[in-house]
Amino acid sequence: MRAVDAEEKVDRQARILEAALRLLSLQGISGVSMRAVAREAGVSLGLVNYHYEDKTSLIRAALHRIEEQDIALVEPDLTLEPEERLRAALKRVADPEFLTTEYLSLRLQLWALAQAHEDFERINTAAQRRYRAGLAALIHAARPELSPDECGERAADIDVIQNGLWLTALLGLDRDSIGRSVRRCEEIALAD
Amino acid sequence: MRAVDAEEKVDRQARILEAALRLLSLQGISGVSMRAVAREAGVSLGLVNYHYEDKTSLIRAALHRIEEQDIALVEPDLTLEPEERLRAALKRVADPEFLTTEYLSLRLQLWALAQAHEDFERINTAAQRRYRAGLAALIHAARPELSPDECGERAADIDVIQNGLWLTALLGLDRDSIGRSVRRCEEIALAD
DNA sequence: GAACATATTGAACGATCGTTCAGGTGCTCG
DNA sequence: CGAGCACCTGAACGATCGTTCAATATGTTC
Repeated sequence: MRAVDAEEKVDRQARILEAALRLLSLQGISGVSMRAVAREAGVSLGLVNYHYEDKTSLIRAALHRIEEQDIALVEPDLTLEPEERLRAALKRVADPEFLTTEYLSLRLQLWALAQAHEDFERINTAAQRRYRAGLAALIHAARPELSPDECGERAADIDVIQNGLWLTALLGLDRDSIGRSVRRCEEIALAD
Repeated sequence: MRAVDAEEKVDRQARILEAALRLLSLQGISGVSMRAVAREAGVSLGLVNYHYEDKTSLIRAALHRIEEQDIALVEPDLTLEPEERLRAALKRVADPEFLTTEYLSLRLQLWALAQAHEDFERINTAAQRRYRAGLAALIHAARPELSPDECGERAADIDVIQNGLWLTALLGLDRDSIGRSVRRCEEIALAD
């Protein structure tokens, strides 16, 4: 029992962050109050303010966590050949593991927050830039003959479709059109 | 002066709704309090609750207003031939008149609200369904030889790209990739 | 002009919000 | 042992929230 107890108790800061993410995903920003986060994490109200200076820095930490998940999507899988590596990354966005309501809803809330709060917008813009750069790098590795500009263009076009794909998946799942969109991304990326 | 005064005074209900939309677009749902709406509309707090039973019904009215703008995008322009009518509708989404930050941000807030509130989700789903049906009808008129199912598929694929296009435009304007995306939508819609 | 419905105001209510703070627990180190 | 430190608690504060309501203004009807 000691092990379980310890496991449940350690790293309350992480549990607070996860509680904030859970609430943000399920109820939107209106559902994220310091008290609600404390309740969801099973800690006292004071502890939330102890680990996070104020509410803004708690939200900021949550947004950085979402950013990490985003960037992981274009992390190169070095066990594969460049072309397969790119295909794998493009398929990953439609992977059920990533296409969960919780993750998509989090992204949406992040975007909505970025509109209202300049500080959050910077975080979002930086994340998007890193994502596109990762995608362009994958394309360049698979099609070395393409100019960096051309790779950037293709990455931007794919980004548009993927954003739409995520949004569509969230608003009303349509498996078939998601599959077709993934295939369209592959065509754009790998065209000769 | 009487005319101006009258113009400014009449239909305070409409001015309240517009104030709510403006705040929702600029500051997100956290910025929409009954008091803030009253201040923005230049009326008293009590009047907001007089015209809208409670906050939820005010937000609901705002969402219905956004829905109207959406549907207008696929309203057939009967002065044009079917194919041009479809092209015009597809170009309309990238029209600067619609691609304003205010309108796009409103859509985003609508989507975010739909995630958190079942009531708002229904409004959003209905709007999306109407939009896709309108798009499919435009495609069918331009390509009568296509089956209704095929038209629906194409409309769904275009919807994915347009959602991504709107989102991308909002997060960081990239005129070139928007232009390419519009062209891609035309190709999908009009392929033989 | 009296009666009436409609429109409009701002004060007031209890609830909840973010933040602060004095205090309490458990641990380490000299 | 006790001083020091990091972690944690819940009460309390003032601000703001959504909602209600009595009072007033405005316009229409008989």
